[in-house]
Amino acid sequence: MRQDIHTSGIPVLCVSCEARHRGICGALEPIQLVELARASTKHVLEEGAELIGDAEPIDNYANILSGVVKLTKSLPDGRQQIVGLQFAPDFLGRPFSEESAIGVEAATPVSLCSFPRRTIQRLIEATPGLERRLLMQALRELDEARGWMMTVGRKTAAEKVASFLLLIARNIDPTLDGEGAPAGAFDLPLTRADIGDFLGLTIETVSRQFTRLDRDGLISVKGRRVEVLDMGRLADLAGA
Amino acid sequence: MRQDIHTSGIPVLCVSCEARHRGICGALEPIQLVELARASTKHVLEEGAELIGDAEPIDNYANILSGVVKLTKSLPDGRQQIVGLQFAPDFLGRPFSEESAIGVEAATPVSLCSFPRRTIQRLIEATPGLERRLLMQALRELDEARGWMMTVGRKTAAEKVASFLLLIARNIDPTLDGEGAPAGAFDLPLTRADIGDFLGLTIETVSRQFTRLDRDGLISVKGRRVEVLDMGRLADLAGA
DNA sequence: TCGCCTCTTTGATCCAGATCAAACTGGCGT
DNA sequence: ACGCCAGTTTGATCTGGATCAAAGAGGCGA
Repeated sequence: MRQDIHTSGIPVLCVSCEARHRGICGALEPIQLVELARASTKHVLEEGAELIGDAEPIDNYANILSGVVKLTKSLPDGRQQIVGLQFAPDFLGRPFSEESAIGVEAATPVSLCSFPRRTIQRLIEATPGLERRLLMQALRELDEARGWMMTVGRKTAAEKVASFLLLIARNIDPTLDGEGAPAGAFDLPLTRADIGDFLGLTIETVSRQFTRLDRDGLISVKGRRVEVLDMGRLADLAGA
Repeated sequence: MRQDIHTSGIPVLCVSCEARHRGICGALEPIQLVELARASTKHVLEEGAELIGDAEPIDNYANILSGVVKLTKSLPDGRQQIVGLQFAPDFLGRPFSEESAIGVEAATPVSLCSFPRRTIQRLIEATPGLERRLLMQALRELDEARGWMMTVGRKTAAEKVASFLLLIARNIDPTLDGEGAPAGAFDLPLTRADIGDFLGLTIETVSRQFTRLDRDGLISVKGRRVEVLDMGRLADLAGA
């Protein structure tokens, strides 16, 4: 319980945490960071672990430290749609309201920094900047959700898969975006089934599209391993 | 310019305005309401009018007083997806950030209460409750967007159209939701083309599904006019 | 090392919804 | 009243992706 010793007032737990920069903790003063850190615990979840069941009440919120979390919706007959993916340092959990019938599940091993709802609620009341951060994240997620609505509703299977690869590539290595298109390799954080559930496609169609992208030289695929060989053409295929 | 005379301190402009209850203005004190009302103007837009072009900067925000506004995304080749519908008394415009390449267009005649960005920005700084309202609306829109992702990605054409009818029916007459299922009639605020763009279907498929729902006795359709005859079966068809 | 189990790929066939093509309807301007 | 035009309906046909089926490909516990 001594994680609040100083590195110029910042808890050890937090010194190298991304949430302090791009995440919601960036809105907190060192003293508040200490308060939050004191109430926080680090968890590691294995792939497939369910964080929040459909419509369950939640008493813990968390920041993602690493890994990928999928947000899902299901129909009674088992059809499923992934309605969002969250990466570090996203904030998990929905302030001021019951969960909205969304399932939250670790897509890969995930490590979390979690804290009781009460603590965050209190900090929010005391820190306008924190609410601002939450609003910004909500707006960003809204943009993303709408972007995916377009992808799911109007793009072809090939365009969908290209768009998905772009999403992952950019989240794994944000520098990939530049003009030089240096190409990069990474492991897909999702199974073919998950990718299908994200894009509104079947496993088989996803697999076939990967094969085609590989054959056409845009990427190289081997199971989960993907190397982007031609970022430009891939982005092109994905559509604007 | 005398709209700020009192009805117990509330501007005339606002006395019967829904935004004062369910909208963002509910977070304002009478004195702030006066400030905002003084800077506000009422507009009426005809069907099809574009409020904000794709990625244009915006200097005005607004509350919807009546009518339906559609949010769209387009691909360079003309494919379009409606990524959201807004009804009174929703707040229009994106605080703290450039518009996100979304088109905003009046789907029906729309009346707006609009005010300069500057005024709202100032009120937000002064009123924590206002930012809270914005966050709540963003979270609600996020839920809706995710709900539609599921619909667009995983439901059949019949389920999609039923879901859409339910959305409209509930927004036109919120009491419809009850158990008694009293059935109600309304005019669709969208053309078949718009409905298709919302659901990820073609005009023809939308039309055929309407015909089928009519033939099966769930609704009665005549052009834009729809009467829901069996709310229960319709909700059932729409899926959970 | 083997056998099992999950994930993935590939092939053959099918079908929901797209596309192509007309005809129908209702409003609105002249 | 008429003609035009945007929106809608209906029919015939086509096809992208689903479904059905089966064979790889790792990984991992015994």
